[in-house]
Amino acid sequence: MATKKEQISRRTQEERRAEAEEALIRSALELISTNGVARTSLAEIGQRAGYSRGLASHYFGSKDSLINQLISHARRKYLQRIRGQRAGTGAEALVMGADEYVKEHYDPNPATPALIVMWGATLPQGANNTEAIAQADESARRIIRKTIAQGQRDGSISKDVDAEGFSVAYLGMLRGIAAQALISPELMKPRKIRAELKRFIGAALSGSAPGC
Amino acid sequence: MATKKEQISRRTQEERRAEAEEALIRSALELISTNGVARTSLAEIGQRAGYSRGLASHYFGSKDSLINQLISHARRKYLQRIRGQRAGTGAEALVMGADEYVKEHYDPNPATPALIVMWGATLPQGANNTEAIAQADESARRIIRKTIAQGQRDGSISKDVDAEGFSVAYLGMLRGIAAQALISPELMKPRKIRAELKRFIGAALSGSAPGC
Amino acid sequence: MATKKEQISRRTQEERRAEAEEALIRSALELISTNGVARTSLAEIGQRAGYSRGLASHYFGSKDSLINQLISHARRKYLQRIRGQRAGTGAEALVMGADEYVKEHYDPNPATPALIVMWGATLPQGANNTEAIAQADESARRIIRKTIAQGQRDGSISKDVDAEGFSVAYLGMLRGIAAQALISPELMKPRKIRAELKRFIGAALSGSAPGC
Amino acid sequence: MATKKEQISRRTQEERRAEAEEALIRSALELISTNGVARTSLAEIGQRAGYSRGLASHYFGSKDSLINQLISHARRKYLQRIRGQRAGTGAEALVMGADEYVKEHYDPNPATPALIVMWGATLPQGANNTEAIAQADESARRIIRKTIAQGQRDGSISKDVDAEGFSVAYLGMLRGIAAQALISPELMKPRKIRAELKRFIGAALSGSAPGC
DNA sequence: GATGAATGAGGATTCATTCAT
DNA sequence: CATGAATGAATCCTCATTCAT
Repeated sequence: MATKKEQISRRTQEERRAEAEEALIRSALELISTNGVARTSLAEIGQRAGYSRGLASHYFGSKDSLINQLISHARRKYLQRIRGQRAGTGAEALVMGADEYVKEHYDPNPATPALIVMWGATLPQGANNTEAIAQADESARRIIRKTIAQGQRDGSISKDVDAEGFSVAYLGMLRGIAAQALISPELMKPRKIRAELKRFIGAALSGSAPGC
Repeated sequence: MATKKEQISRRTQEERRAEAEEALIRSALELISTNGVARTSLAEIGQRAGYSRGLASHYFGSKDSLINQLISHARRKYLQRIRGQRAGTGAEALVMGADEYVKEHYDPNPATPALIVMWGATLPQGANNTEAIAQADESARRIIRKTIAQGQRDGSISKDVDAEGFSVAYLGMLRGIAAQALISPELMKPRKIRAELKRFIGAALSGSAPGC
Repeated sequence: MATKKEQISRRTQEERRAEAEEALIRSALELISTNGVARTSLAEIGQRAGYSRGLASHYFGSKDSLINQLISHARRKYLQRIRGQRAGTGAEALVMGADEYVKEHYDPNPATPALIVMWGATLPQGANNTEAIAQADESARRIIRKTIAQGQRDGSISKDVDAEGFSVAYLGMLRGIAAQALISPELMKPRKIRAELKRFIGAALSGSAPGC
Repeated sequence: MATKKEQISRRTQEERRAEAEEALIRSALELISTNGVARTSLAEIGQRAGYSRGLASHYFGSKDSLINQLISHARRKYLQRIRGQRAGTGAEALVMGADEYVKEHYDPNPATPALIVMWGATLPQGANNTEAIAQADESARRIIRKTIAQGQRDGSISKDVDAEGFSVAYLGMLRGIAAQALISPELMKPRKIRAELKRFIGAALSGSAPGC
């Protein structure tokens, strides 16, 4: 049985560690979103976080491992957010979800652009973190497919919609819009994009158009 | 004025140069699509092309400059292809264009994935080749906007469509689908995706859905 | 003056310390014999022993100091063994000693190979632990010289043998055989080697050959 | 067909390269023999050779590869020397060979001690260059075995000698003596050692002692 | 006493770039 | 024109060591 002192001390050590880890992750996300994965050095991450050059290596073992953790971290945060939102019909969920997604990219939160940047860095076949990103993508598509099934049950989504194909197109669209927002922020007018995006998705969900 | 002999000789030199340059570009695209921009070295490009380690440097001056030329090169090829296709109504052009785009990503041609990879590497704000990619994107969006205008004139596209927002969503979707195809090729079923994509875009172009 | 209770407690502390130290030494010897001195980290030693990363540092002060202690430890163990064996004539002692030495290198005991490994790491002039190894070597040679003197007194060893030269050759042979057993264990056939080694040393001790 | 100019130029380039490579190898051997493998950095090798920090990496690809080349280099040089000496009976060859070997370790040539140092660094099971050293050792033992067979044919070596066991003992002895010379140069008196070594080997080769 | 958090030096490796041939 | 020799900056990674708890 640990004495109180030991408990406190251990607690504090753990806290210190958690604090440092959080600072490192935050710093990594910021640097990655501005400089990219390849140009972000572990040393820089440590120093921007207010620690030493070696700490990020020491904690995460390797740069690859750090990136993987950042991806998981971002996915976890994303799922948390999603869960809070679930409301209304399937169609509403998808339309509003897209809207929220785009809206976020005008936030000061560095996690969102950083995820897109890591996603972009993972495109080459031989990339190191393909696995983690592939899982994150598939997990997102799975949620989309489920929401479509739900919408088709509640009547808000047309039976013409193919869940599998749609999930790829929908996810692709969100990522692709976010990417353009990173590349040419000055050209991306949030209002117009968000309005058109909602119309776009709404139309696609309500059935094979030419028929009506 | 050069003598005929000199002209011939010069011509042959120019041809050789063009040949070598093409080989280098091809080799660069292949390497980039498998290894990514950061992990592709100029020396490797030269050697894979069957030339010396120094040639890529010699011709392109710097790595940044090479990447920029690759982007321009890809854009030029893309425009050539587009121009050949333009036929039918505006709506048809957009639907078929998307279909073609996706189809290409199942080709053995390395230029297509390489462009996506370079695009992915350019997402961070401080990336080197943002300018070239931004121009390529904007140029693509301009074509999309024009096609929408045409379609709205010829009646194949609803007036509800906002050309500016649509161009971002549409281009984003194509890029995002291509990216997913790079990340998880085994999950991307071309038939389903292409069919749903056509439906998706068709629906979006034919008007604000809920109304009908 | 400590109370009885304190004494017991202190005793237990001391025992614990000794236990931990032994575990650390054992773990260090194992790691060194497989990974070498340079690639064995203090943290790994602690963790393999079932303790913390910092304990080896804490107990031994520095890596150099640990290595020195390991060398002394091995030497002490070796001397203990030697003392138990001393029996028969000087010649017998040397022949049997060599045989025992070689035999040990087929044991599962990690201390024997670890000593050879540390010895190998100490060969460069500027090595850290030259002093400790040099003392161990010289101490071994001293014993050999004494045994020769004894053998020359008891008549089992020829007067032609030069104790100083012989001690170097004999010790070198043992170390060199052990080293080969580490490098190519599959090629070292213990029976042949031990038989020939006994013959070899026996012949050398019994006098300047060509004369007889 | 190359022009004369090209030939000259290419020649000179090759010469430059060979010169640099030789300087690097020389510098590496010197540094390794004084500081050991682990403490010799590629940067230091390059700079001591009068070149840049990066050159050794650039040429040899990796430290492991450099060490392997140094071992091969040393083995090649050794074989050259051996071939020049072969003369006399088998027994003479072995006695004189040992003498030469020991004598060399009092030379200013850094290759000899460096090989012993690399050999020592290779003793741990998981060492990187075990393969190269194992081959060098086995190649040396093969020569020894052949010489014994020759000596047994020409009558200079007793039939009692077991070639396999002897080759291990003999090579071990040479390496072990050389190692002691590195560890305690001040204690190694060349004359005594060489004289005793010759007697030692001579006795061992002339037959199982006690019989005579 | 024991743990493990944090540091920072040291070194291997990669590679764009420059330059002599 | 083309080659490849040589440079040196950049960065990952390992680890002994120090120190707070």
